[in-house]
Amino acid sequence: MKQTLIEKLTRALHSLNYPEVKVLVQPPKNPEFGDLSSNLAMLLAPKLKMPPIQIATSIAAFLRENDEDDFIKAVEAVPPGFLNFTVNKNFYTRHLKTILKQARSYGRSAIGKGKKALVEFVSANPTGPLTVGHGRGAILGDTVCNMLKWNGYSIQREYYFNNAGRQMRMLGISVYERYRELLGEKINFPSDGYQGDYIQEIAEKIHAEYGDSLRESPDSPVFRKTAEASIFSNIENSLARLGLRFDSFFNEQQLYDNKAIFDLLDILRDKGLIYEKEGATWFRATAVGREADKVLIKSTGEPTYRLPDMAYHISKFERGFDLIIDVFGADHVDTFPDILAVVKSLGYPQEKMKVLIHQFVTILKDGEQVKMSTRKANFITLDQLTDEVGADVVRYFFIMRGMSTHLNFDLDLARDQSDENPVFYLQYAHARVCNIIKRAEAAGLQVDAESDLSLLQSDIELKLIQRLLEFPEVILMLHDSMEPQQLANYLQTLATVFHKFYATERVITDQLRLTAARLVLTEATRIVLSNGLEILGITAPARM
RNA sequence: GCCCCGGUAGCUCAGUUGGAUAGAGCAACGGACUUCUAAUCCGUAGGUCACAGGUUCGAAUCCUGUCCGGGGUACCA
Repeated sequence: MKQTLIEKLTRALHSLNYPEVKVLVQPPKNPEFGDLSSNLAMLLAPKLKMPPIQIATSIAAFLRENDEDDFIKAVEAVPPGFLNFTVNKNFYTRHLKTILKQARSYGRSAIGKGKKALVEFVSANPTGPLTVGHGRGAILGDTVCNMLKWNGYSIQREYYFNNAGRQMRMLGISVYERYRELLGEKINFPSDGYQGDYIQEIAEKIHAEYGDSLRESPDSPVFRKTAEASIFSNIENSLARLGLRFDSFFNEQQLYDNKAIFDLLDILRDKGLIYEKEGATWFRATAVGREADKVLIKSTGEPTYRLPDMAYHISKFERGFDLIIDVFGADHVDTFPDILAVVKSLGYPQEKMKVLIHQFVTILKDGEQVKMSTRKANFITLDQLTDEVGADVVRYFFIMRGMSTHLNFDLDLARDQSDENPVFYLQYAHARVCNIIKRAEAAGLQVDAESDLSLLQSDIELKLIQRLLEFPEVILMLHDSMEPQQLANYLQTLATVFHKFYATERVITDQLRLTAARLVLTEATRIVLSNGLEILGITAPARM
């Protein structure tokens, strides 16, 4: 609908010999101003050196005379220079049919057709259960994948992790100490060891299997390996409960094995971006616009996380993706500019890479903020959250806020007020819709796309249709913004309009033709709600 | 110190990329079930869009500065 008008306006500009500008069309907030509105006369004014109202008037006149398909019912030029359009009602009803025809694919765009996207998210090392912080990244990443899929992309979901290095050594030691404790020995638990109960459980498992045979073997790989396997399966399970499944797990180790990190060092050295200082190997980040140089290899000979991280991102480019997306939390904001700098200086098309950063989740429990740390284990796990409020609510809460705002998650509120929860509002709208259709079918009425839709004339009906027709535009918008919460907001307003429609008009009446038309409208609503919920990864119940 | 994110109704947050009279939900108050599901709907009340300048036809939105909150600034990840 919007697109139709944009095309018309563009043609008008051309015919009137006006310069090209970005034509923007929006539904005005105030219904008095019609269905759609454009500000382009005001954008043209400085270029043409003419008063905007005069330009608007001539565009309006042109459109009145050149509207072959009778799309525009009325067009007005209003000071200071807005163009307000009223769209012919039969245009709405005509398009309602296409929703039924396209059904489950209604809303899809082809903008990413034939393109491959790699989305990296979660990427938590297997040192403990996923926290709510990981959860936000997980749901955000997964939803972004769905959004891209609806825009035609083929998607690869990737989880990057490191099961070597200091963190994992500490994990092994922590398990070993708990194991010795089980053997009745006095232990000196490391101050920076992992203190969660899950360490205890892993130690018990090892004790059950190995008895006391590992008493004097602090370096036995059993501790670390058992912990890693146990924690990783726990992580995968937490993710699966929320409907997440990854296509690939990329282990940092392979960048050592295939020498990728050393190759990268050579290339950077050739470019003069590497130097040695105080026994360490440094990246000359200041030469590519960064504030400070960074250590890539410590004086101990061990690489920092930065080096494999860089090599990893180069592998993403080498694997031939058209779009590369990283999702991570605000605590990692400082890592990606270095990566971008490297990617850029090696000549890779950095514009293919997008970084989505989400701010922290703060959990309020019993009115108090829970400060979270994996090591100290005073966190709320993602599993606990899922237990308390369910997968749908978890998913919805994590994407209903913009990723750049700090998310306040009041546990007690989420639990106590679950009846007032916005996700139920959405799902309830869907269930209502389904129930109406079920009722109709029970009465022998089928949804028929060829019904006389011109009978849909009331304000609320037209408003509902208008909303439904916006859905494809929303999908496209998501492609540009990558903000899932825009979809959540759209679905909320759609649900509101439907609930209002439900409260004002009856669908099933003894007027057969009107009933048929309203059934089409109802079915179209079901389609859009169901498609939208699918993108959000939330179930669309037929009854509640 | 420097960098990133935020500051909008009592609370949690939207605000379609600069548009016309700033919007929801919760909390408060008052209405609507003999109806296709009241997990809903209708109404009342609630605002110096942190503050001060600037840009222009027009600013919550853009630029500068200040204040407040969070994060980062490691030879941790």
